[in-house]
Amino acid sequence: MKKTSLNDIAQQLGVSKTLVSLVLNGKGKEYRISQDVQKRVVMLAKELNYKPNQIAKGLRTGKTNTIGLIIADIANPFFGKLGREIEREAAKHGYRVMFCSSDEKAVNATQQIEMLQQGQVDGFIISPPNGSEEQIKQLKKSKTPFVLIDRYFTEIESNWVVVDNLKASYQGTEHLIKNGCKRIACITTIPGMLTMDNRLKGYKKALTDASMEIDENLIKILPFSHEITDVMNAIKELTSVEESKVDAILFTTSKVGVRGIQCLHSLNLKIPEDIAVVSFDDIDAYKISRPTITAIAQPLVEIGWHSVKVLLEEMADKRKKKELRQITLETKFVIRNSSVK
Amino acid sequence: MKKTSLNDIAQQLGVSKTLVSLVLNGKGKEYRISQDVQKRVVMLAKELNYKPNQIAKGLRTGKTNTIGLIIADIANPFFGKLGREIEREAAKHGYRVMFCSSDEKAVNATQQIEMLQQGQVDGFIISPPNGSEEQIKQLKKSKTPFVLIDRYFTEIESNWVVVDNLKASYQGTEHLIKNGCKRIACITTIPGMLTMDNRLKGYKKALTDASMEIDENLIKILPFSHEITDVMNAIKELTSVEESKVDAILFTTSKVGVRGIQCLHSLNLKIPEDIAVVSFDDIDAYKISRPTITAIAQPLVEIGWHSVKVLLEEMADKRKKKELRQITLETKFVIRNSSVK
DNA sequence: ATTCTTTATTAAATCGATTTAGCTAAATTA
DNA sequence: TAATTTAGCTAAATCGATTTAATAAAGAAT
Repeated sequence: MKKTSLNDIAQQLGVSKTLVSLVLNGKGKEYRISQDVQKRVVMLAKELNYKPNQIAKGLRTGKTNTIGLIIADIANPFFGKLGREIEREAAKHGYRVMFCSSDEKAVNATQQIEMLQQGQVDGFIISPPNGSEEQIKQLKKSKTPFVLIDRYFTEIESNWVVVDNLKASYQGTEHLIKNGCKRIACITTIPGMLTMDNRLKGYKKALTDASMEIDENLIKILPFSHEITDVMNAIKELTSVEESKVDAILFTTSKVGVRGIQCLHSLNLKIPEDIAVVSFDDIDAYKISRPTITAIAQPLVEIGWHSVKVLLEEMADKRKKKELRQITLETKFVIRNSSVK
Repeated sequence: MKKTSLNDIAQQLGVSKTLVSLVLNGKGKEYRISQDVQKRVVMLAKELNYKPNQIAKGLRTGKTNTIGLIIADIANPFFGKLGREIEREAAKHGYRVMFCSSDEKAVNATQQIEMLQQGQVDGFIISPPNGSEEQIKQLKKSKTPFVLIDRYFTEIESNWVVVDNLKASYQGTEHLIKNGCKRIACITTIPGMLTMDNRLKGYKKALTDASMEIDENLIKILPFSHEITDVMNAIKELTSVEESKVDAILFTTSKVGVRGIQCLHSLNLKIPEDIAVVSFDDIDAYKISRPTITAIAQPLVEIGWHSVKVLLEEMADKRKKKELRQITLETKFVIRNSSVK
């Protein structure tokens, strides 16, 4: 069973494919195709189960109705849930999503963007890894519509949708301070990335505002692709000296958070009695964990919604110049048992 | 900056685009294009940063180097991790992945498959929802390469990659029995789906083999799109009558598992003292939960690897008839604290 | 009777690649 | 010298749609 093409319908009816195309695209009236012929075209199309070839259509019109989504890792629940929201929102407007996991490596993201840029997608939603600045600049130069999410580059003017990481982190740290924690550590990752830098800044600012000293020994910055042993070492360092033991940890991602909590458990450190815990990203695990984990929840639905909306606007009319769309959303602080002594 | 096309290169060098195409596709020698001309073509292509338009290529060759992935929900950690493995494996062979979440609704899956089938993908990896039999049959008839994962339809001969659900479930139940549980409940979902049916069968078989009675009151089957209140109601029913209280629950998905454990916590039922727990799918949450949760881990890497491999074979040479590839993988039973009284 | 409109339709160009079939000039062989 | 081979390259068809410009036939206006 070969697929039905426009030509098949045209030949069987003895009309031109122009006519068939016009009718099936709802331009019958506009082009004054007779009712009779229109009816016959529509009926035969249905009978032969005709579906226009999207590739051919894409080549001619330059539109693919597909969005390229470049994220760190679709298996990471943050990006998984976000991906789902983007997919849902895109589908509402007739768009499909092609996703690529960059593993936070610029070389991967660059290759993926270049690949998809060759006619495969109409625009991008990108969570750009460190070092991908050049590729983003190139996207801009080539006038490909795109939105950055989760982070952006200060030196590049572009659309973006992010959350107020500094404030979120500040809230979490402030909460720990108010609950009597004196030596609060911060375990973070991906050094140099704006998002993480801001989370660290928020942590520091909260300490400073509470007239507490910032002890660089309490800040552990792990590489993106860290193993659980790296987290374990960090925690051991933070808890080795009895008189200077930390009494709280702020984890800046759920990935370090989950691993950190596993380590705390295996070191027999009680949460929150020995060490209070606050973590970014409100994942399922934090809800069923005992104790439940206090979390900084990101508004995934809103991030998805806004990023698709901005991208659609950007793609809508390529000619006219648009103002930049830079959206900062608020996180939600969910207090649970891990942080209340 | 417009994109460079084959024609641009051809015109600038004063040669035909045939020549340019041949050279850039490595057929220079075969067609005896002179070394000098070849060199000039390659150099100009690099200089103009030429990248072939994939849409045009796809139209001509009928190949898109894209795989369509239809799953229930990319935000579900099982499918998220699986998706990642599929993406990774596909990328190794030069394929990209387009994903669609069906929400276990046949109408969605059908629409998504039909959409992508119009030239957008070369083949499918599908986790088919109940009721999508007709669409799968249609795929077969149209000779579109595909593999089913996680489940399949017994009445349709097709390639598939699944796990031995009956055995996995049997193991989990047997383990609970050996640990002294007398009244073991099973909370499951998606009635009528092969995967879930087999998990239920394994549970029943383990009970029967241990000469224990199968009490239908201990089996709760929730719809796919259940809320936490549904799980709560099920658990309340299972624990309401004091003298017939259950002492263990087998959850057949991590989605019900996570919610079930939340309910147990909020009902102040101790795990495992009051109720022992075993759940399918070894998610992060089960590792950091206190107590840690005994889980039936699915071999995600292997499922991903096999499904891509089978699909690639299927796509390789459409003409020759291939034997069916039906692969059943083993799960891994991870014993933790939630099931050991 | 001639020109202008309107109706109903189509031929052909186009998107950007791949691929088949063929062509010219030089070199080699008979 | 004529016939054949080889080297080096190209014209044109093709994939399946969309879209521009054109056209034939019929009716209306002058």
